[in-house]
Amino acid sequence: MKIATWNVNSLKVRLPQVLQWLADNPVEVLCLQETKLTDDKFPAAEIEAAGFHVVYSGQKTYNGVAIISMRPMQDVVRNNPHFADEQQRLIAATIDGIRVICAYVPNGQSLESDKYQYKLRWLAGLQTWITAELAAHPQLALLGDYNIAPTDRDVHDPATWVGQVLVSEPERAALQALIGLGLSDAFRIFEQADKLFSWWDYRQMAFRRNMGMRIDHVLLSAPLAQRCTACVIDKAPRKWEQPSDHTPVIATIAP
DNA sequence: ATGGCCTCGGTTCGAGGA
Repeated sequence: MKIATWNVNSLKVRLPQVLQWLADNPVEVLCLQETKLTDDKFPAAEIEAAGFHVVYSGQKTYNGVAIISMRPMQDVVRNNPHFADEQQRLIAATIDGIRVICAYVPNGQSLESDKYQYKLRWLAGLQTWITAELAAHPQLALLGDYNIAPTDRDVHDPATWVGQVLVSEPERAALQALIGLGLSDAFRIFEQADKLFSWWDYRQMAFRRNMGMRIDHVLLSAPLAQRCTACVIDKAPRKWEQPSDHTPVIATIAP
């Protein structure tokens, strides 16, 4: 099976691209972030008409997550039971025995910002929840926009990012703590070329110049990591008209 | 030196993103 994650930066704008991408890319599961839609405005009928199941948790203007699945979903949980949060950034479902958790980690804005402290608290809460989820579900995949570049190899020009969010030591430590629970960064299971990224700023012709970051990740528990045969970033949608600034990451899991 | 783009909500700009 293939499972994927994509920060679509407004599902209202990007729904046609999501449906096109699903038609081009037969994945069993697609996790979306930054849907930016309240649940009453979520285009569930359009997604279901394309033959998928979908669950979602949204709010006005910001954030919002969803899981699109070819197979039915069970035990859907919205938000982190261990972290009270007004913002809609987490949704989980069990699909064919695999616990799939879709996450939109806060950006943090800047190291001096209250939003950065919120990001670190949010990640600590996620750590608590994932610890419990792993105990209950040995087959677990945590996919999403982490807003963290794990190492300088995941940054186009590390020198320009020193002292900024996405690369700071506490954030990277929080990501490593998650990995320390027994998860693997699916992308790094395999040999990869240098300068492969999942996000490029809209400005400065960043995509054309490949000034990007790898901040969207698929983390797999050990039983899934052992069965993972590939993890790729699909740059194609970033070249489409009116693209999201992020592009999908896809992991392949053998039966 | 600064900001450069995109989306949203709601007005003709500011907030937030990364």
